[in-house]
Amino acid sequence: MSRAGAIKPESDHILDRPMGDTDGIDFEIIELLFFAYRDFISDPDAILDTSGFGRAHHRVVHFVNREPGLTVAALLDTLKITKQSLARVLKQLIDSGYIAQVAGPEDRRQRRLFPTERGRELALALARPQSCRIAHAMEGLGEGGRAAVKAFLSGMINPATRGAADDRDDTIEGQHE
Amino acid sequence: MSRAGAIKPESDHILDRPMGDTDGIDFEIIELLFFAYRDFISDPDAILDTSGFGRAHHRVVHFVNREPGLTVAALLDTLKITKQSLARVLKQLIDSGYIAQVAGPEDRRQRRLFPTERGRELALALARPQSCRIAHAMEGLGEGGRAAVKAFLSGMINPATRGAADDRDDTIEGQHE
DNA sequence: CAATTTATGTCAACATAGCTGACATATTTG
DNA sequence: CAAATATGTCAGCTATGTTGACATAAATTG
Repeated sequence: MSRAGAIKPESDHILDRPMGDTDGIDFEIIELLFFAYRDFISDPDAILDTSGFGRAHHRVVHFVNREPGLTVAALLDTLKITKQSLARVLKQLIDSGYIAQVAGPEDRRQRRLFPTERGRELALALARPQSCRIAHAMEGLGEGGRAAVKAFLSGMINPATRGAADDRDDTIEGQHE
Repeated sequence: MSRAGAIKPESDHILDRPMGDTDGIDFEIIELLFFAYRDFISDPDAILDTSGFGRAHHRVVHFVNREPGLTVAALLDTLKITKQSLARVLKQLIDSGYIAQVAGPEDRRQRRLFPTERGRELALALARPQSCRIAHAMEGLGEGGRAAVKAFLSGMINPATRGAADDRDDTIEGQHE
């Protein structure tokens, strides 16, 4: 392949050999991650297109369902976006009856977020195809293999963030940037 | 505004129990993937912020370096975006001297894309921190574990797409749609 | 050869989802 | 009461995706 010649680069330094395992870089896994995540996301995307929502809504609905009663601040910290970005999608989800706000029991400035039944259903509907895809990808693997996958994914996460997926308490707060 | 009800949900069906392994859905891995990918992307993002480029540029530079001489059509197919989206970032990369175009040797309508030395350097600089992160995440794992991770990621990818990461020849062309 | 298809480029308009900055309001705290 | 905090909101900007329409050059086909 690659008869780069024929017409020829004349004035510029053109490289025609693929970037391989030159510097001991694992391009294979880099690409696998890219494609895996893209397809992983595509399942819920297809559903969301129907409902008029987007990925941003998906994340919000997901985490609110995973941790009902979380505060706006905690959600912002998990998603690592600004309150203005969150406001847009959150408002739509509340107006459409997927998420409800309740003033905090101790601190009434807080708006604790809860899923409605509708919101729960949406979160489940979005998670289902992803779960299927994961189950399929795990099919061949034994116990050790599955543990390896989890260990790998955990190891990919920044230490500060990792708490959110590992612990399921509300030990989320240190992060700033 | 909106004293939604100091402590209690009163009028609406509010769920306050976390969405758990209800329907046999593996929420843990779903979230691990979310966080892992976000942090995985954040390394190159930080570098790109400096250069004035974005993720879109990253992908283009990556694949052009991985497969020098690919056509615009092949790149579009790999990235699964429209030519108009690609045009924007590709133009910038060409104008800045990261990528060069060469008319196809057989079919002169084609613009085959090659990295310049500068483009190669950028691609490597972006891949390096990602590779380090992967190496770190793999640390504890043995040969079997690493194989499991690759198998898992491969299994997550849609069949049609999978060729791009598995094969490394230029068998990319059949994909249509 | 003329007509069509193909590979690519480009203009214009639009949507989503991030961002910053500034300011408002309610509530808790010192 | 004054200050800090949790949240909401207005306005505008950026990056990156989309569609639709049209232009051009080269290959293919009748």
